[in-house]
Amino acid sequence: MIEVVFAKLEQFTPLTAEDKDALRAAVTTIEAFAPRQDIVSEGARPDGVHLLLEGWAGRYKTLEDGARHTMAFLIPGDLCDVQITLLDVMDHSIGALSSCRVATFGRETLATLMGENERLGAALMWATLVDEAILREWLVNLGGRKADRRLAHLLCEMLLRTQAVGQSANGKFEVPLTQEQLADSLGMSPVHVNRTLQDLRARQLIRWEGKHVRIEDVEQLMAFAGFDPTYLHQVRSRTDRCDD
Amino acid sequence: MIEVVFAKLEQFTPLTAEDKDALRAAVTTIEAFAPRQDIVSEGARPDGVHLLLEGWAGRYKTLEDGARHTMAFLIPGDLCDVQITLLDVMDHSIGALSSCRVATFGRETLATLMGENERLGAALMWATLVDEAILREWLVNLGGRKADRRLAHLLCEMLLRTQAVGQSANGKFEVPLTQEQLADSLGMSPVHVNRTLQDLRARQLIRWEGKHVRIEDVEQLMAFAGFDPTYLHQVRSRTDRCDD
DNA sequence: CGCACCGTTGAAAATGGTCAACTAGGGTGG
DNA sequence: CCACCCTAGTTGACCATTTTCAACGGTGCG
Repeated sequence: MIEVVFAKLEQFTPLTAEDKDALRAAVTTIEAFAPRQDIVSEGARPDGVHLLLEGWAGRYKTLEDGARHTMAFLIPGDLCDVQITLLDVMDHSIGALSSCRVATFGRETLATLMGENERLGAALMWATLVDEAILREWLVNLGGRKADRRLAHLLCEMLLRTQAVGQSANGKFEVPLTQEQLADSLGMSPVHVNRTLQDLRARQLIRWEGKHVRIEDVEQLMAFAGFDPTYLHQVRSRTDRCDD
Repeated sequence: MIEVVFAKLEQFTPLTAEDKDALRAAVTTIEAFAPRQDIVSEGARPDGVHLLLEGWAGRYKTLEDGARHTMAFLIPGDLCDVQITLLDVMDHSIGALSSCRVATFGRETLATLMGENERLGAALMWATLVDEAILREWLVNLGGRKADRRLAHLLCEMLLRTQAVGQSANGKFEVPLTQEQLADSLGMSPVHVNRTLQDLRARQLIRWEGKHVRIEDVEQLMAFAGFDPTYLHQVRSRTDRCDD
C-alpha cells in the first residue's frame, strides 16, 4: 500500500530497492481516518511526518466567520507535513476528506534518512517544492480565472496528479469530494460549483458519474482552462496505469 | 545595506557577528533594477540566490489572456529564490515593482554555508517556511474574504512585515506600488481597488498619503480584516524602528 | 419509516468588472 | 517658461458574475 509513494517520488528520480526498503522501515504507524476527521490540527506540534496512503485529505484553515478554505488537496502518495513541522505551531489543519489511511514516519528517522540517502533526500525535497508550486498555481487560479476556467483547471491538475500515482485510467479518476468541498477550495459557493459543473458537462468537456470524473478530450479541457502543466514539474513522463 | 536581512533573520534567532560576516562574504554582486524589470524570469535557471536590499519586488505569473497575477510581494530583507532554483526551471518570474537593489549569493557558497553553520541554515529555512505560510494565507485571503476585508488583510500583513525589518514607524510605512499592482495581487480590478481604498479611508481605518500608508488603530484594522498574525511566525516580537 | 446529506433548481440581490471619460502631477521638448 | 504627453488616480453608468435564500428530490442508513 505504501507503494503509492514510490510512484509519486519516481516521477522525479528512480529509486532503488534499498531506497524503498529504507522508506518502508521508517514507517512507525498506519492509521485510518474517517471523513471530516483531522489528521493534524491547527495549533498542534505533530511528532511525525504523515503520508497519505488511501483516500483524499485537505489542507485547510477556518475563517473568522466559520467558513472553511481548503488550500491543497492531498491524494495517495502525498506527504502532509515534511517541512511545516519545523515551525513552532501548525498554522493550519489537515483533515480527511474521504476515508483515509495514513502512515506516520518518525520525525528524526526521516530526517536522518534524508541526510544519509542523497537520492531519497532530493526526491522528498522535490515533492515539497512541487507542493509549493501547486500552491502558487492555485493562487493564480483563484485570483485570475473565472469560475468555469478555474474549475476546469483544477480538474486538469487532478487528472495529471492521479495519473502520476496510478489512480487514473483512460482519463477517468475518482474524486471523493462533495461539491461543497470543491467549493471550499475554489473560493466559490456550492451552488455555483454545481452550476459550473453542469456547464462543463454541457460543453462535453467532462463527464461526471457518481464520484468519478471522465475526461474524454484532455487537450480540449486544458485549452479551455488555460492549463500549462509545467508547474507540476513531472520530470519523467508517465502513461496511465490501472488501479491495483 | 545588507543589514536589513539581519533584521529579517533575527526575527527567528539572534545572529552572531561571525554569522553576519559569513553572509556578507557570500555576496557576489549587487545590482540595481528599474521598475517593471525582471530580476528572475520564468523559464530561466538562475545561477545565484537573490536578496532584496531596497525597493519592492513581486513574484508573478502571466495568464493566457496577458493579465498578470502577483503571488507575493518581496520587501527589503526577503530572499527571492532559496529553494525554487533546485527545480529544473523557474515556473514563475520575479520582477521589480519599484526601483530595487538586489544582492546575489553564489548558489554553492550559500549551500555550503547553510550546511556548515547550523544557526544560519535554520534561519534561512525558517525564512522560506514563513514565505510558504504567507502564500497559504494569501490563498485563504483570496478565496474567502470580500474585497474590503481582503485589502485590509494585506495592509495588516504589510505593516507587520515592514515593521519587522525596520521599514515602518508609528504605523506608517511606504507602499511603493500603484493601485494596479495592488489589484494584480488581490485578484480584483484596479477600479475596484481604488473604490475599496476610498472605503477604508472613509471608515478611518487607514490614511493614504502619496505612497505612504498610515494605520492609526491597528487593532481596529486587524479586527475588520479578521487578521491573525500567527502565520507570520514572528517568534521574537519587535518594536517599531525608524528607517536608517 | 424517517432523517440526514447531497445534488439540483429558481429567483432576487449583491458584489465586483468593464468601459469611458476626466483630473492631477511630473517630466520633456520646443 | 509653457505646451504637451504620459501615467496614475478618480468617477459614473452599466453590465456580468456570483452569492444568497429557499425549496425540492433522491439516496443511503439507522
